[in-house]
Amino acid sequence: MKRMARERKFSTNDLFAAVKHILIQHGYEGFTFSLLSERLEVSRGAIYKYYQNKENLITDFMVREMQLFIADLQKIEEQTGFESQFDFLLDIIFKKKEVHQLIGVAQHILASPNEEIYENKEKLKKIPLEMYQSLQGFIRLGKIEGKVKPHLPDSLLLGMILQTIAIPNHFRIPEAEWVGSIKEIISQGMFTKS
Amino acid sequence: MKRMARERKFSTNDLFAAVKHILIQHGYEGFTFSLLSERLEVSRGAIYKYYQNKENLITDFMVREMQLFIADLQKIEEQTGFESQFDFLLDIIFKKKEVHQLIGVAQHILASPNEEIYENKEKLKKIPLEMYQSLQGFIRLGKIEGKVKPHLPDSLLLGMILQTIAIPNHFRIPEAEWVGSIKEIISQGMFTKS
DNA sequence: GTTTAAAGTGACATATGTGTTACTTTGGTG
DNA sequence: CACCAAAGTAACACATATGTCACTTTAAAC
Repeated sequence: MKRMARERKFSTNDLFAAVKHILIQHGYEGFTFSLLSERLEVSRGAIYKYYQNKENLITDFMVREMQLFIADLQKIEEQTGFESQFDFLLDIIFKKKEVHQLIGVAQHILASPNEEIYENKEKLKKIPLEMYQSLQGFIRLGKIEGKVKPHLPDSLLLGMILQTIAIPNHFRIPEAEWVGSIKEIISQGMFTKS
Repeated sequence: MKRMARERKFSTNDLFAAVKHILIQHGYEGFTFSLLSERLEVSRGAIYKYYQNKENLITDFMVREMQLFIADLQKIEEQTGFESQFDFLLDIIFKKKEVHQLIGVAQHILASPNEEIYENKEKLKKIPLEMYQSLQGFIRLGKIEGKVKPHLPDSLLLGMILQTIAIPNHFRIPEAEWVGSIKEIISQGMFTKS
């Protein structure tokens, strides 16, 4: 029989939650194992038992996090009709605001010339395409139902919707009014009907 | 009479151009005096003759760069009529793509608790407001001419337009079609007329 | 209670960045 | 051509991050 070891002081979930917190607070370049071990309340060395370097840890985290987000996005298919899918998408984007920052981290990793994490970089590269594919049904439905202008590129329609999360709300307009106005501009534009 | 000194190896413009390049390539946390001196082909020490630390250098650069951008934006007033101002604004945003990244750097600085650069931080804080003000005439004109929906918040209208620069063009759609489609969505929306 | 192996620690060598300072270079002035 | 002040250099002390390793702790298995 195998002998069990002592209890772990942090679970994999604890680890990834801490990684997420530090990436959002300090960004990719500000991420250190010191900050991470401090947050997990363990010694720095303990983390090396699981990950040999920060590149592998961060890219593993990013791949996992993005896949979780894509899984959330795919629930859009449970919504019937284009308009309720549209509302669902906007709501989920604003519920998961932090994802936008993490996408910035991912772009940073892809821009770095690190060869050690070639495999994870390849996985990260595929994420935008996967996001695009998981929402392609939504756009196609809109075009089939005759609700979305057919000549606009799918990737721009999706990019435009996803990017709205990053618009800074300097004047603290209430979330409901803010999201409502965004939905109106995206769907009907900011110009009056001519 | 004052005695002149030896020739400088780099001008202030050279310095700021190098700062810009490194900030865009490496971000705020990745910015180092080593990288900077390497790019300027001088020793690290030489830079300390002009700036005692990187925070002051970067915030000085940011303030200057943002003011230059705002000066460009204000040329919008030379355009007559809301629609030509709208076209002018979109064109200038896409011509100055790098400004978007620099705004990210500015937000990073404002989030840091550094007290040494209090004065520059105050100046940076005012930038979004100044940008808002320099374009308020444009939005007001659109509403007066009856071309822009009056119930939409000015800050959202501007934020939405400025944010379009960050939409990733993964499928390399030609710039002209891309910008044209963005203008259409912003003005008329992505839905067909009902 | 002894054994065992995974979990965790703390110190070390190494690397990189910072800010300072004594020194050298340069080129116009007198 | 000697002076001298600004420009630039290179080395130093210091700080922080990295990755490794011998060592200690822990708790289940026996």
